[in-house]
Amino acid sequence: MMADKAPRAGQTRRKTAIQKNNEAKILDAALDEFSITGFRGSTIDNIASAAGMSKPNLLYYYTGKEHIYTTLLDQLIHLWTDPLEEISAEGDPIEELRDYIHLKLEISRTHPRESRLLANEIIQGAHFVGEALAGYPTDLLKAKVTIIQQWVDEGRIAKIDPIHLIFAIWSTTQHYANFDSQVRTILGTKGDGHYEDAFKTLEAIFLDGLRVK
Amino acid sequence: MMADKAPRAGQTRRKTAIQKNNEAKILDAALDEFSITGFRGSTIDNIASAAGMSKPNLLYYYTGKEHIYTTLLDQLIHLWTDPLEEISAEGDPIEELRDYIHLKLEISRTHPRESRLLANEIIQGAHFVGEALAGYPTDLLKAKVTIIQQWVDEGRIAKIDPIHLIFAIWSTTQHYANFDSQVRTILGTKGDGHYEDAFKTLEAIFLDGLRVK
Amino acid sequence: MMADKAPRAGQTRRKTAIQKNNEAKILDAALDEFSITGFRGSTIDNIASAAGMSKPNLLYYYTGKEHIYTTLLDQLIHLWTDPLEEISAEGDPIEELRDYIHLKLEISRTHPRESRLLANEIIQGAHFVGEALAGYPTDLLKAKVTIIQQWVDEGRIAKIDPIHLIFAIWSTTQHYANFDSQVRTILGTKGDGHYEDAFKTLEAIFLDGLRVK
Amino acid sequence: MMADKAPRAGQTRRKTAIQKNNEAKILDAALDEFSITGFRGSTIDNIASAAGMSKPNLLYYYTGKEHIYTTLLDQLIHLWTDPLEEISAEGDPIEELRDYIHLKLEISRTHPRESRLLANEIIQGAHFVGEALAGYPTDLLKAKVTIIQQWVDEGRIAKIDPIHLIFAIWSTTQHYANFDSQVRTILGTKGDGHYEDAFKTLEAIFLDGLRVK
DNA sequence: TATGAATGAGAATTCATTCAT
DNA sequence: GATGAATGAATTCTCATTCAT
Repeated sequence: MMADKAPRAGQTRRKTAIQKNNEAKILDAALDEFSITGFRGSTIDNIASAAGMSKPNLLYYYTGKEHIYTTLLDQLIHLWTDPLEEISAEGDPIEELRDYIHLKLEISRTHPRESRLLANEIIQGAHFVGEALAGYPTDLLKAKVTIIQQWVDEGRIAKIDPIHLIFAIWSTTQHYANFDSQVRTILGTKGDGHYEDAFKTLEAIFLDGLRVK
Repeated sequence: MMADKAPRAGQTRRKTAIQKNNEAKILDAALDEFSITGFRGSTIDNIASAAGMSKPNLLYYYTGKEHIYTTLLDQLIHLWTDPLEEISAEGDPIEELRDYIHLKLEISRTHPRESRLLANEIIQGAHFVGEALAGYPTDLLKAKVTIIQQWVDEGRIAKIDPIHLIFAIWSTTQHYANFDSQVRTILGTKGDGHYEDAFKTLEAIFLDGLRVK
Repeated sequence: MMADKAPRAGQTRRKTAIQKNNEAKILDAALDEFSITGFRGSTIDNIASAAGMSKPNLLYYYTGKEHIYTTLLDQLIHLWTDPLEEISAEGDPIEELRDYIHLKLEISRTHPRESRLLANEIIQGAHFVGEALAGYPTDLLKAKVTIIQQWVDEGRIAKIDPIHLIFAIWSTTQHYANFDSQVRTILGTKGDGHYEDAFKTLEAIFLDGLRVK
Repeated sequence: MMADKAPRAGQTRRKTAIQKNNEAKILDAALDEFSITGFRGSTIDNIASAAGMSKPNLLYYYTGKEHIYTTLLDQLIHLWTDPLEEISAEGDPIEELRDYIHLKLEISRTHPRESRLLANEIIQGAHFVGEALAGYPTDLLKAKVTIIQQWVDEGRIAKIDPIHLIFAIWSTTQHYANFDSQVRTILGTKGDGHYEDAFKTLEAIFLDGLRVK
């Protein structure tokens, strides 16, 4: 009668190959589902069958719907923070910001589902992601805002509010992932070739603006 | 001699005061609900009680959840098209675009719920809004793209791709409505005073860019 | 503050022309509905709109769904008893029975909805029609059974069980009304021309049987 | 690796004993219910509790009310076609038809619920049974009509219209199942002893008619 | 590990009926 | 007489989760 606790994802016990594989399949299927239909609109049934396993088996790995969801959100944060970390006070401000825009756009191109998942979560009030964003990400953001503000103060970039600049970069780059369906409808495109045009335009706008000198 | 069918909102029959009032209350409550939890995550129960009436009474005015939702979406489109219509080929390009940014940002400030509703809908694949966006809005967008392209060709604004410029304006301005909860958390603000800072920064970026000349 | 009781159909107060007309329209619409979908499957809504009036107005004339239904059933019984009454002990047995078959078949042809209504009611256990059939109709049936038994005893018709003969006549003649949809599908017919063939065959069978003498 | 979809009755996957048992219990309870109250008048609630299981568990086996109903109808058709198949061109016409009457009456005695279910369905317009009756049963009926017509043409049975003869056999034999409640009220009987009297009378009528030679 | 079986708590919608005018 | 408005009580079906094996 040994207590035979389930290996619940996230626990420290060493995982077998099957466990790792199944957890990955579940997260992948869940990302598909959650990123499109949101938390409330998604069903464990769909996720389980998309992951190719039974519902009880899925619940053997994750305690419930919320567990899967928050696991995804946790794994997501670094997609948000990684590009931000790249902004260096030592570099050339314009180069740094251009690179940041490019990195963010690349994330949108390569990880659209994650971006949509987060967008869904935040639009709906950020009930689950709240604490995950509270610690390090917030500190990181503050640090980078300070750097940008420094650049502004030193006259190395135009006089803008750093946080609103960051909002602008976030929104413009994530737009291509979040509103993918609309973008594709308007552009009539299928692949991701439009990301190059997008970057050229964003680069032009952010660096030099619309006004002709 | 008329049959006693429910007055089903949207029908041509003249509406009584009670009808108008109740339909308005329902739509308002539904906007609250849908804009936060999305279509699937919202319940008629919540909407009805928020509107201060019983569920069956709500269904006396609208045939079902979808009816309320699509009614809201239909009434929404003009918030999206109205500012676009203002862009005039005759005006000064820079003025026109600055005004457009300002108008869009004002819409976000005054109608955040509507913006979020649409964002939710589009992120989730635009299943209901599809046809509503198909006709006039698409034609309107094409017309404005043509105008902007003309400005580019005439060298009156920088060489950018008009459609990606419009995407950038949409995303940056709607960001303040769609991701309101995140914006407020980061800014630590309650009212809508931050919209002014937002506009200044967006104006600076879009018109002159970050690079110092 | 005079008690202004509704004129509830069936009450003795003299009826106005409007009352009579509306009650007739209601019963006609209800017969359409009940005879096809049965009591439980029918809705007051459908009946009201088929009768061209509002639901509350319909309920002004009849206290409820059951009231309409039982009113119809009550008015129906005579379609069942009238032909039976025609069977006369004085007549020629064969003539009497042929006439009865013919009369019953005519009722099916001219009143198919009523026949179906009753069939529905009896198949479903005759919960409402029970008492209506208890008194006079039962006595009448017994009387006619006695007459037929007399004919059998006198050797004027073949040795059959009168009640089963009557069942046979009922079932064969009502079949054309009750299972109208199936009959028409099989015969591929639209009008009521097939009733003549039906009568010829029934006459042949009931009077002389299949065996060739 | 298989998804955990419900075993939905009718699918090809091999069934467990529990499945078979539960599906049988459901169908039996549903037959009780549907045969008396018809499709619209029956509730899943009643069927589930009569089958001794919860509503969701019932819906684990059948996708919905209609699924149960059509499953019953499908399983029913053979009760209708089997006796018809027995009619053989090679046999003695009178014997064949007497046997057919007897078989049909036996079906009514042993399967009254099935007969009533079909009657209910056809009276109400045969919305679900339509296609089930379209193929083989129709062809079978035509074949038998041809055989009977041949007998008529050869002078081996009386000159009757075969299809109306079949209608007469159907209606008289099914009457005892369909209108069971009325039959029992009139006869004041409980068991099924009256089926013997019924057969004697039907045999007498169909074979030799009422007229005394 | 994995799945078949089961269920309580919802959620959308329908419907007979009542109320107020 | 007639109708607009309102609702409680079903009724069908969904879904996260649990149980047993």
